[in-house]
Amino acid sequence: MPKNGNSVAPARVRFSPSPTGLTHLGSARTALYNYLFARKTGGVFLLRVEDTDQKRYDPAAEQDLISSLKWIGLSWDEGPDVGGPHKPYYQSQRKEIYRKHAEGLIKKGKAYYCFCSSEELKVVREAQQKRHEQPHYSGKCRNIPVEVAEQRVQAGESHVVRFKTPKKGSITALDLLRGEITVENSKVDDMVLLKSDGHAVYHLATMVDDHLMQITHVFRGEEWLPSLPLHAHIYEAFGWQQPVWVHLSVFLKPSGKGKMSKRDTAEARLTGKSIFMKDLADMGYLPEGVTNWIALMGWSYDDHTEFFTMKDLIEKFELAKLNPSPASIDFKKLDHFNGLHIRALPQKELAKRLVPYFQKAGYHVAAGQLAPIVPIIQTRMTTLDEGPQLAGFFFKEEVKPPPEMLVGKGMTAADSAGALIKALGIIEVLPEFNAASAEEPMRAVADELSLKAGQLFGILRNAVTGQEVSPPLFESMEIVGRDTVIARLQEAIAALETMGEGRKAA
RNA sequence: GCCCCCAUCGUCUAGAGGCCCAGGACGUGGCCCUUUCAAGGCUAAAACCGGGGUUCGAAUCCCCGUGGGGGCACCA
Repeated sequence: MPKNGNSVAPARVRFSPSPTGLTHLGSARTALYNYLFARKTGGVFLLRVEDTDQKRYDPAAEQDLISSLKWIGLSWDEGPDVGGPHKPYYQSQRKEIYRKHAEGLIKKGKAYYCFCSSEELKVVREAQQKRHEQPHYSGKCRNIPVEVAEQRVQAGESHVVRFKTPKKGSITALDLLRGEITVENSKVDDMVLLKSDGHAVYHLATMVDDHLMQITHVFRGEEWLPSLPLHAHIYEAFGWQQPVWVHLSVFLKPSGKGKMSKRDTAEARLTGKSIFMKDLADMGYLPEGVTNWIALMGWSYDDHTEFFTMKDLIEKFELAKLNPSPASIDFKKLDHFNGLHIRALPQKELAKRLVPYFQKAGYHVAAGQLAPIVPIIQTRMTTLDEGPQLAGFFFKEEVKPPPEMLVGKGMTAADSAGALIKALGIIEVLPEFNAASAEEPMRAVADELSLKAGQLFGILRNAVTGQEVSPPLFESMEIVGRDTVIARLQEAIAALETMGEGRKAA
């Protein structure tokens, strides 16, 4: 058994999800680690679709899976869409392979036909639960002579194939993060390998595929840890060498108590957070930010850097720094990483990525129009959908702030209108109009009127942008352009004047 | 009920017997910068689950307890 988890030998790893729902954080992280390890070692990363449960398989989920993995920047060398030497990569199309392997096990006396019905099994299970026993197969069909069993199968009797777990002794399996895990064989159940519909169950299909596809390292969720002993037995029964097992801890909900439930997930979505990749993309998170974030939930790199691009991750990733303890999801940290990656984006690229979010908000702009505003909003966003909130006013015909908003702090409407008139007069005659040329004269206006710069600038900001919070005033005015600034100031003055005299701002 | 796993600031984590009266990051408070909001800089508070061992010495090793998580299907 290979013991060195950090072997530099090229690894063959796989991500093999069962497409039954939207791709979430946990799956994405498992896929990511697989990918990183493959790229790090110069090995192969393959994608395999575990669709042996016909009832739960959902083609839409498979679409979501592919797009989610691609979104975070993963690519695979073998898989359903790209083919490869071990195709097919859909388990449903590998039915025959599993059947043959199951029969091989029967011939070796390591598996057997079982004719117990689901109803029968259910009754037994319930009785066991009542007696506070761990539910397990009774063993009723375990010792039916093979010839007899085969006759019944030939006769068309409904059956499954079960693994024949040794009843005595114990088995020790090795998990890379936890070391040896030893379990009494009496605790390992005779699990079904082949269902009555002829499809293999995970325990058979995955072991067979991983072996056939020469998988060297298996990264999977911790929920598989309890069946690791079974899997070790199956490998032994076949006489195969086991891969290096790496069980990744689960993600807990933000409180740290328990894993995300359906209700938690729904609640998170309401507040602009989600564990689904698709939602995160819609909400304006960058794939780079999400990737950086999930990479660090269960893995660390100890030189105190936390900002990683995919390239960095491939370079730095190592098995030895994987952490077996469960981590709770912290969306605040996602915001932090997302902000970091937004700021790290080249301006042209950021403009391009902002386009869909502006369009979704109703501003039909192209990247070229966004280019000049990117520099003044780049440090002000944590998600891309904040772009339009912050800079939508650049593309509005009219901003129409409510008149109360135009009254300066501690000033009357008349004072405010007066200040605006004065400012307007200067703006109209400035030889050049840009951020640098407008600021000093405006400060002078404030001085002259014995106002604080902030008082005047506040009124100007509200008049020009229609927002209390905006990118820097003078840069914004420059981009908006002198004509529009003048028009908006005139509208503001008119609005203030109709407000009447002497009314103070609230 | 049975089996398995995990356990350092609120959260993510560093720490593989002395380098630790425990370091970093997020978040939180304060200060600086500042026309708003951010970003940035500085700074503060904040943790080794409990009890027994082992050892000259334990956050680090062992045992027990407690807490948390996972599993116990003809689902994966």
